[in-house]
Amino acid sequence: MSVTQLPKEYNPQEVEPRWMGKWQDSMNYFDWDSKKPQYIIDTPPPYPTGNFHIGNALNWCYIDFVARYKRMRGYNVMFPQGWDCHGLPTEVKVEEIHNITKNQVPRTEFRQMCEELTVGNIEKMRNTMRRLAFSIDWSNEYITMKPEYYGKTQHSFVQMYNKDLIYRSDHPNNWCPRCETAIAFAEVEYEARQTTLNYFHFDKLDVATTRPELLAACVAVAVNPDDDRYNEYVGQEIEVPVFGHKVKVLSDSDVDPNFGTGVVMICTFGDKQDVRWWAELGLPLRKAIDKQGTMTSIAGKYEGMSLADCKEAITTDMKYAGLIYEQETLDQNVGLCWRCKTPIEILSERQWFVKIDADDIISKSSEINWAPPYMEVRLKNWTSTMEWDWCISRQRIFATPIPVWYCDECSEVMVAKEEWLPLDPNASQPPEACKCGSTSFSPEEDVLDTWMDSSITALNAAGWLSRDDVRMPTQLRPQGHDIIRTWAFYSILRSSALTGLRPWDDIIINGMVLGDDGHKMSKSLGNIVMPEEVIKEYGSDAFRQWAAIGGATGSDIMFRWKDVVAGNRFQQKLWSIVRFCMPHLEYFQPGEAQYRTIDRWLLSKLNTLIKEATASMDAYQFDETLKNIRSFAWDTLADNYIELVKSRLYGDDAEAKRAAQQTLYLTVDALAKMLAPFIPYFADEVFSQLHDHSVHTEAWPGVDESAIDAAAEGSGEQVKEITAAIRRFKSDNGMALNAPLGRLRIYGRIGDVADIAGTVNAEIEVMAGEPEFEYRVSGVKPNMSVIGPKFRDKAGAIIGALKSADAATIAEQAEAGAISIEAGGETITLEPDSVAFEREILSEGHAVNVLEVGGVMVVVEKA
RNA sequence: GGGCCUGUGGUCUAGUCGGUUAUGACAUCGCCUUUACACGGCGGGGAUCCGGAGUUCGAAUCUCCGCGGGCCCA
Repeated sequence: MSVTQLPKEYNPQEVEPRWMGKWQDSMNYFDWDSKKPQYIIDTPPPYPTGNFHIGNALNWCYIDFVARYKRMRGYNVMFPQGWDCHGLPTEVKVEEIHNITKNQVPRTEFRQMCEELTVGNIEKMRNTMRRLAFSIDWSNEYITMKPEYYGKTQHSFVQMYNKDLIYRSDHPNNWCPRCETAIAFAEVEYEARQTTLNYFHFDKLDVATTRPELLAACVAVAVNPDDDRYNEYVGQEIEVPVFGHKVKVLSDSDVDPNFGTGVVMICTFGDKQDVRWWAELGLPLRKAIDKQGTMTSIAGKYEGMSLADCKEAITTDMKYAGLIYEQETLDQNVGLCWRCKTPIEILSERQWFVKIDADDIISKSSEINWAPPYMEVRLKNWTSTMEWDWCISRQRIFATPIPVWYCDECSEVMVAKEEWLPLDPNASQPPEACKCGSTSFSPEEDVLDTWMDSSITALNAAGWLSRDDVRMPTQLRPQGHDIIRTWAFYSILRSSALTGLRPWDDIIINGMVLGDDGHKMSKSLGNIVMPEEVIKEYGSDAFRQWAAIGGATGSDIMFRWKDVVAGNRFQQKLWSIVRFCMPHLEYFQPGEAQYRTIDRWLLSKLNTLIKEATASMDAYQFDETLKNIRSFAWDTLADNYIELVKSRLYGDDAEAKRAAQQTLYLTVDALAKMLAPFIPYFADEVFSQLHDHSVHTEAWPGVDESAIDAAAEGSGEQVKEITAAIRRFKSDNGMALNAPLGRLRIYGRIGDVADIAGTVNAEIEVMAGEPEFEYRVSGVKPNMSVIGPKFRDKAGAIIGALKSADAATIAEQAEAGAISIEAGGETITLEPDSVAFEREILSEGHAVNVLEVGGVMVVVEKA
């Protein structure tokens, strides 16, 4: 290997762009014809906002750690990138940019504007992803707004329709009156607000309601069956105040007799409970509000008012008429549209729905390996509390068209045949006539919920509809815990419905990124940090170290600049190590070597590290893995091993030198490989000092079991400890660490002292027998893990007895084989291993210092 | 109101299928420019492990009750 003097400082701003320019996209391509085991990742398709934020970055770092690791482990990896394009935010943005509303331009033209904005945003985000060194397979990119993708969404619609899993029906549904569209439960946000509870006279009864504006939609009142106050009224008809229509008094155990007056008015629809009663009790439907949120004709004089205006007007009128007799403030959680924060209403309109089979979803989920495992509970809870089917129609434009027409003559529904897809029913007519013979059709103008696109990403990556050999299930779904109830839920549902299979073998969940102050990042708190800022300051490898080490997989983690700084320092430290090693490795060729104690010690620890790192990577424990690698490199290698072999590297013994060289070579080589998934730029920069090819084409290091040797580690540890004790001694005595010492005598079993001598700059004599000073036992330390289980409830008394006994006496008894003490009124016999002893060393007063290290006595004579 | 997670030196964190001396980082203090690194090395101080009760010979760890934080939901 060639050796030129390496720069003293590692400069990521120079190194990272250089390697980014060298790497080829083809290094990351999935090979459909490979014999290697497949590893397909169902990457999240982000919404193309143009900003790849730090939460995305955490998610993608995890994916990249896995993708790079699995490639090194011999898998044929697909790390595709998708873009979830459709959605309201883009529509809103386009309206803003062009200063129009979507209904002012033709559908196709509006869609065109949305596509143009999206293309630009995607390109911005791709750049950030490349700079962060994500090893994405760009040959498998997908863009949901393109016909080749939304065509698949339409196929999935038609297939599920043909399997009776999709239907169209009138059903109460969440509705945003501002956006004028249906929304699913997953799109409802809740916010604590205050409202007024109005008590009013309702014929012979008194009712309390927060929504007097829905009085026109009242279809019944209900009481609790066990509420004696109202038993006599159940079954009677009473008259609705103001509007005059008659409704029945019903009883249902869901009525809380302690809330309000204990009488509830049921409207169509004030809340989800109304929907339940309406369905269970077969009540009529009265629509008091329309799609724009204005009052309908049944509201009489209030017709045409907005909900808010109506509420105010009717409250005033009812007070004036003496109907409302009391008001109180009530805390309430209001359902809001996730997009515009308008309170949602429940309207019954004709919509498209996907059937939910909760048992099937839970059963498929149980086949999946969840990391961390407790996250599966969230899916189960959500799934088992679903009450309505999934509403998939939306009243928007920029989304996948529903491939359906309606016959103008007989109103028959014409669902597209698969061979006609992709299509937009607004732009084309069906190629066949209706059953009734008519060829005149009206298009379905509603479009599909965007989750219909993104819930088939696993199928898409696996080649569904585009290849004969569909590679389902895929191996991994990485995603945040905030979208378990949506993306994970819908994906499992759809994969099962369309293929009967689970979508993935494993799912790995990442937490949310919090700001430096521990709060969720938000504009109003001003704690947002963009990945680009961090890269500019410290480079992307340091950023990736934060992602790996910031917290356990699945837990929310704070973004902390100091973690990035620590990552940067680690790179600098390791760079210094490499800078030290390289001149010593000039002309070195790996081969046979006569290892010394400390070499075997390091190689044993290195192979243990490889073993542990492999296990923790397999368990997606990135923090654990990187922490172990860092502490090995910094503490074990740099602060101990390198200090111990310097004298050999600079010395004349060629064989001894060669052993150190080989040890360093193997260690640096393995470290570069293990760091490759985490800090790909740095790893290649280091690896290129030793080899002429990229570390990213290398295999993950294997464990050399023969090198893992407890005895070697024990004696190496002894050498390390003795050296550390001598250095501590020098430090305590104000001596420079390489200051010469006089003579060192070591008493005890120890082999190899040359490295110690070289490191501490002293001559060492290994002495036989006991040193010429005495030591005595000064204390007894009970060994709880022996005494506890054996003596159970007597353990406390035994400990007390041991502590008050004379230590020297106990030691004598231990020496003789059995310890006998009085405890709790009886004589107890203890094995010698039940105690440990503290010892005090007595010197004869010579000018010697005594260090005791792991059973070995080191006697230092001051120079 | 429910579910899941969580509370450990000043700050962040490991340890959580019980075993008495609680891990590491940052910060802090002292010493050291010793042929890779002062973005470094060596050493020190600093935590009754949120509070209370219980189980146990023994609890940061298990149970219950509080209090606080986060996420998801009704």
